[in-house]
Amino acid sequence: MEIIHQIAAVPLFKGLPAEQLQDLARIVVTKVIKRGQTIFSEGDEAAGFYVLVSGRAKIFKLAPDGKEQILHIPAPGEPFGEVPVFAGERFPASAEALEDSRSFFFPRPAFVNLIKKNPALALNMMAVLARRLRRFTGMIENLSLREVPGRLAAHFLYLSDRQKGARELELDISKNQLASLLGTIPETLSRILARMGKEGLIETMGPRQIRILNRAGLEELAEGEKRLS
Amino acid sequence: MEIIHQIAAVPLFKGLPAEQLQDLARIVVTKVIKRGQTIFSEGDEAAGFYVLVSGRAKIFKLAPDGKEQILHIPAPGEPFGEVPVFAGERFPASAEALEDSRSFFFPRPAFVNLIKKNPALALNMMAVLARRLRRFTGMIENLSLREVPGRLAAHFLYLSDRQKGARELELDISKNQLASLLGTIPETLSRILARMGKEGLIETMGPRQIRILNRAGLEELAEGEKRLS
DNA sequence: AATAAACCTTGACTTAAGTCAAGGGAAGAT
DNA sequence: ATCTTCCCTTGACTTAAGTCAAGGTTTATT
Repeated sequence: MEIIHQIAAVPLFKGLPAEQLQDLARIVVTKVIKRGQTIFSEGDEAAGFYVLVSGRAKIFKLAPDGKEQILHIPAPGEPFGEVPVFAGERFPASAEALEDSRSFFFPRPAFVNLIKKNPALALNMMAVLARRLRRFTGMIENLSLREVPGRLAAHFLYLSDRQKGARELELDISKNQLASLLGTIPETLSRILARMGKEGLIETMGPRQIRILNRAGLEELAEGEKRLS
Repeated sequence: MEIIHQIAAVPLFKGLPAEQLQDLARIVVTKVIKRGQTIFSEGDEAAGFYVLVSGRAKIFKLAPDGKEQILHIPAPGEPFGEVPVFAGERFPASAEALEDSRSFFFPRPAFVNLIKKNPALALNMMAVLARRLRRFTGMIENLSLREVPGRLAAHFLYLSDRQKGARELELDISKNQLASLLGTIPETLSRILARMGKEGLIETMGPRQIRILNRAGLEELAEGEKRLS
């Protein structure tokens, strides 16, 4: 069976004995989602949770006036929509595919049973939840304590660190989506990118490519020690 | 033993057999914290996590310029500082007592062992983490998609719901702390309270008491359907 | 290839909320 | 009981970032 290898490759399921991977393979449902398609909406009853297999998706909140805040962009292999499995029954946010995607869906009751039988799985899941809390904490800090240039600088440094300190960054999402992830709007993002360019902090290479010219400057911006003039 | 009853009363430990409550009682350390005293600081290595027994505390982030964002004010019986038990080893934020307080401290290794042996405890902990994620999601939504009047209105409604729909609200924290919880500053909060008063939405009864005069109005404000003029 | 749709940028303007400053009042400390 | 500190409010001013509008560009779709 092909699926079992894909399941075994999910970090959340690392360390599970073959037998329990089989159990997972038995309960899993594969879902194919087209770009732009809604996966679930805030307030929907959740019958289970997802693991992104391939493609890209966004988890987001929508304001009545249409403004959007992206909470999370899961990488392939990452779970999403898991909160209502453990508390509250309903999704606290919405999810939509950014590209044609494939995901696993694990129905709640079967999954909870597995967790009860398997402390390693439970600890893995707690690690997932705890990491997400850490990221959300950082997001609250960004929104409340940093201005947009600082948030953007911090984001560039984060991307750079993820690509082992590379100066050439590949933006993995459109600038519209990036604005929504940083809690701002495309116009503001555009202006700040231009200012960062003028100050020699970065250079725009292509539509989704940025080169860092002055890492120390970005760090000062992110720490609030400096501001764009 | 008195302590074991206090441990049994913690929601996180609900459903645990007496024997495992004993185990918890064996590993717990009681800490007394004076008002204003730091419990832990962001970045500190975490040897375990806390449960607030009595008093009040705040979990918060501090900007270099001194601005503070409160993330969470645990009620007695609630755990805090649990993230690094499951991911990252270090506290993502700081904690300080708002009043003279007492808390339990559970050392990490012993607690993790207990979790491994006890699925009910694991599921309780996952519920704690999932609920916190839900609240943080709401906080991100507030900061990014709502203006301060909307956040304040939502907060009043939240307090009212917690006190089973009461119109007389008891603010459990100072207005300075409330401003920090809502991601604003005392001056702004003060002005908005005054405006809400002028518009007949609320009435200020005492230094920490508010009466809701127009619940529907607050709901419209919170939903962004209306704004203060 | 042509058309449509989405993406991105720049300019002019508005506005919510922050800063700075000052004063009054309540609460904790000596 | 007095003093000091913190809390809260109000006014005048500044500013970061949002809105509205328009034009150009890239990317999908027919």
